[in-house]
Amino acid sequence: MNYWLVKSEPAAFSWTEQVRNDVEPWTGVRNYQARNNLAAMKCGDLAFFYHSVTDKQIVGVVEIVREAYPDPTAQDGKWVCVDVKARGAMAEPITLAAIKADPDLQDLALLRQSRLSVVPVNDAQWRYLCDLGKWQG
DNA sequence: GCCAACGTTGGC
DNA sequence: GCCAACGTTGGC
Repeated sequence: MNYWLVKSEPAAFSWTEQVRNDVEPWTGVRNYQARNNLAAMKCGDLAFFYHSVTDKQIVGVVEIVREAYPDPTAQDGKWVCVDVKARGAMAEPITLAAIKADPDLQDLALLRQSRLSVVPVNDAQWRYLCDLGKWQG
């Protein structure tokens, strides 16, 4: 099982909407590296849900419930999306500031490739962040 | 509003 | 194939 982190601007699509809709197609990715990450996702993989721009914190966890298929919002068929299901909110959201200040998190892809909207998270990082956010899996 | 860090486009 | 110009993302 693999772990990921996906980003969304709350103004475009927020965690509140994810919870309300429960299962949601993760569309709109138009970057090849991010697309490759989407394509590598398997059913049962988990991903942190990060609010970019205005909120700048990890607010919840989603589960991949449908693997990569053509993104219906792309006309040319070159892009893919996955379906994700809400698995619960962080009891304590993890702010970007806290991540940046933590020596153990300096290798997070979120920091190293700040513009990439779908990034992998390794096992150790996943456990560490779940602990920080007091997420009850 | 600005800027850094990319990614993409197009001229050569 | 190189590189300058341009566009976008996302933090500050």
